Amino acid sequence: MNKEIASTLFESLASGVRLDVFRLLVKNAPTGLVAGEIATELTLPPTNLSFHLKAMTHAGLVNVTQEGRYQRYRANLTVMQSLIDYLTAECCTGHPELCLDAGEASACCDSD
Amino acid sequence: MNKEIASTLFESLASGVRLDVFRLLVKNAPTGLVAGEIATELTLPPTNLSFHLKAMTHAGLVNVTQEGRYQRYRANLTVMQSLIDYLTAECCTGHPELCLDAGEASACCDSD
DNA sequence: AGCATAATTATGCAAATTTCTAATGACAGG
DNA sequence: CCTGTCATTAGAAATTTGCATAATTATGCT
Repeated sequence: MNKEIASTLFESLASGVRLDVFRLLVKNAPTGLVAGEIATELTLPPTNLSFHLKAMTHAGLVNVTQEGRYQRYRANLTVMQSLIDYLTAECCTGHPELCLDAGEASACCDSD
Repeated sequence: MNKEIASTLFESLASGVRLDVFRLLVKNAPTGLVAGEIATELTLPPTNLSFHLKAMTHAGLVNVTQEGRYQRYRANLTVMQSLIDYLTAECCTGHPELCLDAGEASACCDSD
């Protein structure tokens, strides 16, 4: 995890639509959902959803696998965990005493 | 922390400039920096920096206090910690076994 | 009061993002 | 092989964001 990747992930999560998609996929982990199910659940035009799913896939926030003519999307929880670790490290850099209960932040040393 | 606030915070962190500002303020916590120092350090036009600082302040990512004619900005580490907790909770909602070592995620129950 | 400095606000414009409509590609089933 | 469904892609329109110039507010100092 570095600044550029983190920035890309933040961009992915900055949109209300994409945050909704991600949360929905987390809720449906580890099975995931096919694109049509996501569109139905969030009442989004398929073309619009595709646009956002593409961005999220590119960012690594979700994974996609083909199932016949369906595309199944799953939240990438590993990447999310890396982002959390990065944030924790950034938040504590040189100031572990300032963070509330982030005592387990083992990655507090390698910033940037 | 809820979805709207989280989304606003992600927007704040999605810009490379704003992420730089935040990281610089974390590095200089808890003293903080006055606007001019930030502008010098990141070689940003003051008017441009003001634009971003305003957004970050509005999002609650940084705090500002007046010192004479200077404005001192500080990273709001409490908010950042809340965001980390929110992410951890979202990431684990109903699926604690899926997250790597987020065992301390005490806020795993109150989503949205 | 008058002037210099720090910072923000206002305005206009370029660039990026998001959304919509239409069209295309991919697959399953009769 | 033809048709219907799922999903993406292409391109244009609308919206939002970011930045530069200029003007304004606020403060300190003499």
